[in-house]
Amino acid sequence: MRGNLSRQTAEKLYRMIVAEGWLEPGDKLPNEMELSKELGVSRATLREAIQALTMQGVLEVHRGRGTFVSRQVGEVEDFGFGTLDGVRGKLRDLFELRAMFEPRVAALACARASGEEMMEILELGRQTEACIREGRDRTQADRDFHAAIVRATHNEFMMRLLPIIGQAVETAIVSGEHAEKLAQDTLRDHALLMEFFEKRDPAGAEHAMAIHMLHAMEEMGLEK
Amino acid sequence: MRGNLSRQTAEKLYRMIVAEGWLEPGDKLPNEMELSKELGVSRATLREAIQALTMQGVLEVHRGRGTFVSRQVGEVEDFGFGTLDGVRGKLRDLFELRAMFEPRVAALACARASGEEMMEILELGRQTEACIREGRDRTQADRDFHAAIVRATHNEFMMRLLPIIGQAVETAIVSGEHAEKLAQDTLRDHALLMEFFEKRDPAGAEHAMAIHMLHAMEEMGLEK
DNA sequence: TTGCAAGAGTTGTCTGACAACTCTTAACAT
DNA sequence: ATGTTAAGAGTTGTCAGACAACTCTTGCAA
Repeated sequence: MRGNLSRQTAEKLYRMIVAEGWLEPGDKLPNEMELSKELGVSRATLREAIQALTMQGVLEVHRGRGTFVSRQVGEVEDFGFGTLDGVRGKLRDLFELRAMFEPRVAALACARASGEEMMEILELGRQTEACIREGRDRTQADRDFHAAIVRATHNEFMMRLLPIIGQAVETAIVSGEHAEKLAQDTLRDHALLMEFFEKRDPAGAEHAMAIHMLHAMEEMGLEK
Repeated sequence: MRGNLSRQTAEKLYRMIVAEGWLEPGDKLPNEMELSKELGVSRATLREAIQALTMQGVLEVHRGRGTFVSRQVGEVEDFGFGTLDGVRGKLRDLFELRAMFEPRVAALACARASGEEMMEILELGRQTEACIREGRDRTQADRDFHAAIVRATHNEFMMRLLPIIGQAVETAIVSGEHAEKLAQDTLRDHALLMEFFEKRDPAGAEHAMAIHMLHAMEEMGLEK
């Protein structure tokens, strides 16, 4: 099994709640003593798992009263249709946001980048491609690539916002195994993107980035 | 003080790291024994705080090695909570963000809003118009209007962006002499927007909102 | 030089205890 | 009869100490 015991416990609890209909939204969980015995972990470990689920909005803890399944859980299920996750619902939201910003950001960057910045963008793009070809981990290179593009917009808020979205997407992706399929599309998309950047064609860059986003969403089974 | 001790500890740690320059991104924290003594809490409480910050992307924990400040801390800053200050000078950046955001949001909302949500949007739009006509302060009404639209996208992360966007709106409206002409444009733009919302025409709503954004930026002397 | 083992440093988990909070219920005063 | 208070049960919050598991370095031996 992967990860901490508290991590595993959180996932187990999550499955019990949302996948199987063990508890309905609004229901109260057994108290921590009983639940920890039932799950075969210590109370401390269970508490860490509960905290994680609380931060994900799955559970609500009220001191002196108990721990409850959040009413929001049901709503998340409606969207993503699915058994596997609230993660999928969140993933769709994230990509939707990303698909909104990245193409326009690419266009702006293409129009505003200084000579130096453009060179950096192209260089980082090449590095990312190299990583994919050689089968190395492209996470860092890809992040740097997108960060360089965002930086070239000279827009402070974009620079703050997009890394956050990117990071969230990343953690979501790591929890699945879509990375393999994505790599091939990414290679093609990047080539397209680089072409328009080299030509300094904002409209082209915008469309190329939009295609990149659509490919990513398609591969992950997310619908527009 | 508010909240759990672990909550407080998390916030205290957060402030020490991002606000004051106690540690740089990538630095290693003292081990849990020392740190818990230094902060005056038990190790269990400290661990809950650390876990919370880990899930926010502020810290990274590596078993057997230690706990480190994430390299992305600087970027994560103002997202979840935390007030956005020094906004005034960055009006262009904010509106640029908004100009990307709002039109697509309008389109999504138009396509996804439930009957109830659509009624709320239209009602709030009418209220805003009324405010303008009667010369009353329309800040709150306008904010509610846009908030209702964002809510109708059913996208959690868009809603999280709302407070940031809201500040831009507020600053823009408060900033004085533009208010007069802006009000007239807003009246026309809203009418256009409402027309397409009533028809449930996403493309129309998107363009109408885009026009609204362009007018606002133009009136405020912001260049694209 | 290379490989391996021991050790120090660190986070992960367990156990048991008590404090603090919430809600119910029963006793009490009016 | 009614409103108020106090006690008690149920629950989460915090603490302390111990040991397990993992990571990296250092020194020794082949």
